[in-house]
Amino acid sequence: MEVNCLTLKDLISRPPRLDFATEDGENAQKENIFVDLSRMAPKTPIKNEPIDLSKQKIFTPERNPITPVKLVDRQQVEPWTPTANLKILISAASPDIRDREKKKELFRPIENKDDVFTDSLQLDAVDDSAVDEFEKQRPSRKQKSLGLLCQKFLARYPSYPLSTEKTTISLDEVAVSLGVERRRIYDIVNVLESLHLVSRVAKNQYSWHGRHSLPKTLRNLQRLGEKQKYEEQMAHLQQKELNLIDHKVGERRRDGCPDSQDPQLLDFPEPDCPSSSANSRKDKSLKIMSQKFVMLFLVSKTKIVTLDVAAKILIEESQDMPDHSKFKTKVRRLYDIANVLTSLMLIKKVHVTEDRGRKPAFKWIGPVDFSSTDDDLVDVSTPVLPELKKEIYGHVQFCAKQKLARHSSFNSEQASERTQRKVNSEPSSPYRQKQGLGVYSLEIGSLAAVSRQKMEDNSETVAFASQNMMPLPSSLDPAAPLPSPSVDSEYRVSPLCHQVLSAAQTDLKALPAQNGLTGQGGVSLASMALDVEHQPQALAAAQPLLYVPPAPLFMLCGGLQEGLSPGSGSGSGSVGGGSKVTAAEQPPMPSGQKRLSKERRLQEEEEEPATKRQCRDHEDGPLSLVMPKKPSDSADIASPKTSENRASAPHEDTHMNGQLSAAKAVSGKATTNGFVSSEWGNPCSNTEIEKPSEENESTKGPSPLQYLYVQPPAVSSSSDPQEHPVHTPR
DNA sequence: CTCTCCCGCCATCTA
DNA sequence: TAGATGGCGGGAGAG
Repeated sequence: MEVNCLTLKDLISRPPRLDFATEDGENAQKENIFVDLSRMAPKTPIKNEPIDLSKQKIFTPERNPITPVKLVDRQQVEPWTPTANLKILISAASPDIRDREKKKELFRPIENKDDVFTDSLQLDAVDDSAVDEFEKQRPSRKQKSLGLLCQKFLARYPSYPLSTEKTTISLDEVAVSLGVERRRIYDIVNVLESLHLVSRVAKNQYSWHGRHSLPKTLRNLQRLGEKQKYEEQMAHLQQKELNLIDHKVGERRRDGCPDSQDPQLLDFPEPDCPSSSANSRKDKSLKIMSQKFVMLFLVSKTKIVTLDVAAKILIEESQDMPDHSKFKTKVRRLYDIANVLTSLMLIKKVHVTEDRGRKPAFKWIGPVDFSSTDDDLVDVSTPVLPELKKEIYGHVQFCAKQKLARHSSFNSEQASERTQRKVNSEPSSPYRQKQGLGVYSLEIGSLAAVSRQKMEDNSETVAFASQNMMPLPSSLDPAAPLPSPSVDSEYRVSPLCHQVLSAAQTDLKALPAQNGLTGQGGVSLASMALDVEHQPQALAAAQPLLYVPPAPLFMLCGGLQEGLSPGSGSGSGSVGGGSKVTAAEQPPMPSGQKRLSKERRLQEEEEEPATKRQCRDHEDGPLSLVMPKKPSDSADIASPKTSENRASAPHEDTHMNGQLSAAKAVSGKATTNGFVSSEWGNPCSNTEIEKPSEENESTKGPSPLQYLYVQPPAVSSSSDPQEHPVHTPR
């Protein structure tokens, strides 16, 4: 929680510039505070200059819209005062300064820790000197992490910007404001671009689209992934590893796994086409890797993808993997991508225990099924991945076998992209429009965004849920149960549970969100699609919390799964694919509903907020799917989810409440649950964020307070009413 | 030790 | 050619 708050603050601070714009008393105050800190630093004290600089950087938003400055420039960024500039320059020179800045940065959800923020904040407020020391002391790596950086980045922009407003992102500005090298921004932007959250408009300029089209994009990626048969590939790889490696492979995986799987499918991609030969850099592009990586999740039944498997698949060589170095490099890149995706709350880190031990993996916590409606909706038209589509449609199958990569395909894509780029860059850049205003708006938006984000993050999830909605169910269902049978003990429980829970929650959330929230904002998109399917569930869920109507769930699940894994039924997909579902899971699976119901029941029972929170934590814990050990997990799991809901509820409440408050107030638990559910995605973030709070747990009370902090954002949100949970419809 | 992943060199592309 | 992009992997922090 704290973290969130802080982050929010930080974010807010960024927008400080907003000040001018926003003056909302509330916001202003918060902002001011933050701002003060940030600004203060720069402005005031010379000595601390470096620090100041850092601070400034951090806070400073994109002031400089325009030109792209080089790294050096960035530091300069925001000169609140002339002196500040000098300071900045100086700071630029010294790394120490940077570090300081970094401290200020937010933590990434996963690893984050609040302390830092608080500390930093305090420090700032207090003394520069002191701060300096502290800061210098710890510019821990975490603070510099790409994930954190990405969060900051995202905080600057509204998740669901109004269609009208166009936000232009100046790489230089961002780099400066965030106090990082431009190179880092590229990493973030490339991943965001792969999901179409941003697009390159011109040199050094990107335009922010937000998550409006995310469902479509994901849908498309899912399709592509299916076509590529990534699932099979994953299964295959896993098997291989297992076999090769030895270990029990047989045992666990066997169930599902089919070596046999689909022979066809299986092929490895490997060498795919050397065609790739040509591959230019782009083939290796982070964007493509990112898309493929996402595809793996979307295709995976378990929604869990281990890094090594992903790396192997991404490398074409799945088979051999001879190049160890290559593999290592790929993994590094995947970490980069994963950090960004984590910041987007689309995945979260977990550990999968395998024979040999635990392996780092990531679990998809984003929307899952956009399938249903989307198809039509989304369709090809989607801007996002034209290339991929091409591939898919085009060679897909071949490629599929070849797998992955097929750069060639990508190449085509890339080409297109480039073209676009050129086009965009050149003349068009209409996007810029706004610099002046744009900036302004951005900031405001950013504030709102920020506040909302953090909160939202939680809430956002909700939003997601609402918009994307469908995914949830799919995830749930599919999850595990149905398709895959068995597998890792590790995964088993937790993942499934999570999924299920999440799904359930999601549904719930969606409904509530839609109902209450939607009304507000008009989440429209998601809601539209979702509504149809989900609402019922959601409704049911929300009300009865206790149990969900089975039918829907199953329906969803089945559908989803199918959607996800086409051939799953047959061995091909099923193989176990990437995921092995645990036996435990399976069992439940069939009765996914049951779980849900149980969970809900549990929730009801538990309802205590604290519990909820804890549960969330647990979730995180669960993240570490790893532990096979716990038998209790199942129970835990259930609780966690519930807890999530709960936990989320509080947060959201605060957030939402502002907006939604009425509804929530009324419904009390139900509302919370609903919200919670909405958050489904949040859990991760929430959990992470919350962890600290959770620890406090009793914090419930407190935590809310923290959230209160958030409210400022909320306030801002008020300014941006849409955003929050509701999210603007676009 | 392993896992993560920051950092920034430098190749490549673009204008 | 300068500047923009971004691949890549050394190496170090964190656990």
